[in-house]
Amino acid sequence: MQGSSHDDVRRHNLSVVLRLVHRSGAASRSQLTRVTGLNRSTIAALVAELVERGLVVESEPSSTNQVGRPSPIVSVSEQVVALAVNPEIDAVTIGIVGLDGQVHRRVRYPTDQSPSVLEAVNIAAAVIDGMRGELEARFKVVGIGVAVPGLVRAHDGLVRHAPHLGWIDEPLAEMLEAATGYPVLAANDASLGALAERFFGAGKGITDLIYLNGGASGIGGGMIVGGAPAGGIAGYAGEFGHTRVSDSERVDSAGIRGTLEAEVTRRELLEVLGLDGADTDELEQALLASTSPVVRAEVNRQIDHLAVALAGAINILNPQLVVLGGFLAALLAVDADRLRSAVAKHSLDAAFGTVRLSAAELGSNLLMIGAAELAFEGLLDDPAGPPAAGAGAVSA
Amino acid sequence: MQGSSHDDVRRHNLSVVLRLVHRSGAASRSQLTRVTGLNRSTIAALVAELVERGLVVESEPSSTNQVGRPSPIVSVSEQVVALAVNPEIDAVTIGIVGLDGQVHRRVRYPTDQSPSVLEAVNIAAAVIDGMRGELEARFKVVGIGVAVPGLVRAHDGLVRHAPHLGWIDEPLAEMLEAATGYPVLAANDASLGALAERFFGAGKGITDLIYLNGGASGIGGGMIVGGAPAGGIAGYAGEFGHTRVSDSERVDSAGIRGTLEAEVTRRELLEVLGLDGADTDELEQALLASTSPVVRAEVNRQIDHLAVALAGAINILNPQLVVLGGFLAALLAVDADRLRSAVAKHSLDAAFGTVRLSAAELGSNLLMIGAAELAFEGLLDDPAGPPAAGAGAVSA
DNA sequence: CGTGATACGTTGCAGATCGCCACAAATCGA
DNA sequence: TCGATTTGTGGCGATCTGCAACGTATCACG
Repeated sequence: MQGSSHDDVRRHNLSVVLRLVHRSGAASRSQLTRVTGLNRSTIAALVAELVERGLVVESEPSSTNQVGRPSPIVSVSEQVVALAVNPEIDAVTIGIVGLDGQVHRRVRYPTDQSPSVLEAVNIAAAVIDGMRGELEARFKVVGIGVAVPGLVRAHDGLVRHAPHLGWIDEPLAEMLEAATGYPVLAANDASLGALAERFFGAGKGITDLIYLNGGASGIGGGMIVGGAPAGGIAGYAGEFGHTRVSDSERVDSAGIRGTLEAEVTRRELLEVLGLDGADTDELEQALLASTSPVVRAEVNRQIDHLAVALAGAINILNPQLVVLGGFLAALLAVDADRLRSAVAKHSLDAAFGTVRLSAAELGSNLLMIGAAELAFEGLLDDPAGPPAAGAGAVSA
Repeated sequence: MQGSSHDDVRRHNLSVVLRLVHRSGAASRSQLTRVTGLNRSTIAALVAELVERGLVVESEPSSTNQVGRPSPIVSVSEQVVALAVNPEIDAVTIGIVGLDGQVHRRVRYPTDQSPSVLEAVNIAAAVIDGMRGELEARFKVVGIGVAVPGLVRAHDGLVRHAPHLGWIDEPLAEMLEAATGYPVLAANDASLGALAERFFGAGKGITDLIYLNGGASGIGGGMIVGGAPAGGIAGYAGEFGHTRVSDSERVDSAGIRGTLEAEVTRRELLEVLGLDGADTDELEQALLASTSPVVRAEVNRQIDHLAVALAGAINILNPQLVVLGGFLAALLAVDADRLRSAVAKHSLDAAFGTVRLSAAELGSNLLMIGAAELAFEGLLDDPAGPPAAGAGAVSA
């Protein structure tokens, strides 16, 4: 319940303009006036301040075949970047992501075994140190966003529980902040995936969506509710994988019986295909190519269970879009009709009638973009706030 | 993506102040300055404008044993009211609800059979016409809020499907608006229940909560996500009753198998108790008094199924609070421990650890308050907007 | 009962931001 | 080349909030 004053207006308007060019890409000043409803002169002043701060760039109007004086194009500065970090079972991935959503660089550092928190932090810090020259010369770094495959407490980046990494109550954000000097934010990987798909992938402009990702280690998810990422009271929201879908005795990674994650697994798909290891694309190709009735039966079984979980979430959340990533997208690709009709069977007509199912679009850059988005959030909220300093700026 | 200007600042600040006295009750001007962070002089001006518009009243400072000049108490005007309408299977209830959340009057108009839309509208309009003298003399009416037991399309108040009333695609809001001359908004009853409990009941000040209500005709629900009521893309969100909780063949009112609403019913509780009809309080008393093992077994069965649905919702939404209303509150009262431990078994530790289960507090006024809240929303968003006119003001 | 301390209301003024308006500039089409 | 159209630019006015100084009501203490 905060009152607002003039500086808040300015802050808000700067934020709106920067968000627009961040999310919708380059736009002319006249487009900005139309979308924001602000006055031409106001937009001019706002853009000038953003240019001043090095956040956006104005460039020559492109030749649109329109009458009237051409309007300069406003686009995001290529210098402003965030660092993205994603620890996994077998690697730590670090990326440099521009404010325009472009992934400038991505380094995957493989590990022999699942890294401890300290190892993950050290790897990330070392890779970032290696990039430091480039970062300081070419970029302004806003901060670091970390996508963690587990439950992360929102406000301080404490990893409550990352089962597949074996992390429990680890102060990841704090450690990485101390090791690099950059401000660090962390969140659940699937929640960030939802964010990324929402702004840069299948869910552009959509205010209510559910994202479910199927990975080697289980099923996670995230949601956008009413235009805002829904994290719940502590940032643990989106755990669709532990939704009950059957009365069976199968147990998931959290020890809960009959859940989506217990019934719908990547491992079992690989087994019936006789594959040992395969990335998501290969898995999808193999599933599409297979004519084996055994494979088909397993796919059907998993689709039917997935449908129950999706229908439940659709009934509760009434989303506009359900985005499926990882091997769940493969299931959709193999038999979208079966999935759709199974979802229809378990959901209310009205809610089902307003929803679309679709596959994720961002592929391997998904988590880099999502994690960077997390780091950009502060800047987007208050472009005139603490300057997006050069490397090594923020104190511990 | 709207820009804001100075009138927006004023609007916002008026809105903040009015919301504060609406939700937290009377407050001194000095309290308002502290909570809003605004300047003393600004609060003085804002309150003066709200007084001018007849929305709030300033009264003599109460004798708080504090040094310093006493600060006038700002409270909501008793004249500002909304009308609440709630059509049910066997009655239409109409109420006058003050901006302070107080229910000034409630009229329950019983019907022989489930009313058609036209009947419900006529009854409501007739009752309101009956009150007209009083309304015009004593009150300023903001509008009408309708709590509908079914799916309601948010933006125009079209009742998509109210199964128990047998309504399909009925333009309820439009009809009632034409019949009464007041602006009408409609929404799902359980969603409004969530809203009411959040502001005036068990969920005061909580930003993430789930509300489930068990009624004679089924189970509905609503949620507050990140501080805002979550309606989904079309206002159909919150249908927890159709969550799958078992593989059984039982079918719910929407024809879906094995759902919460199919397994957990008020009717079956009454049956094992040997009761014919009973209101919620009587049902709870009878359950608490009963020592029959048959009753106990049925209660346990329902609790266990309820727990599955709650756990699923908790995993997905990570709420701070789950509020149970109607006969679900009775189940909680009979064996809270069993429900809690069953929920724990099906949910993630981290999400379960942050959630509380509690019974609804508002009882029979719940839907009146919720529906009124819906009608107040426009005024709270923009206190300086179109005047909360006396009766008969707003054109059709 | 009077005095000082404290907290708050009140008033006038300054600062900041946005909208409006008039004019200039750039483009298209004839 | 000229008019129509669209947009940038710069000055002006309106509005709202914050600030500071002063007035006022209460409490505590002697």
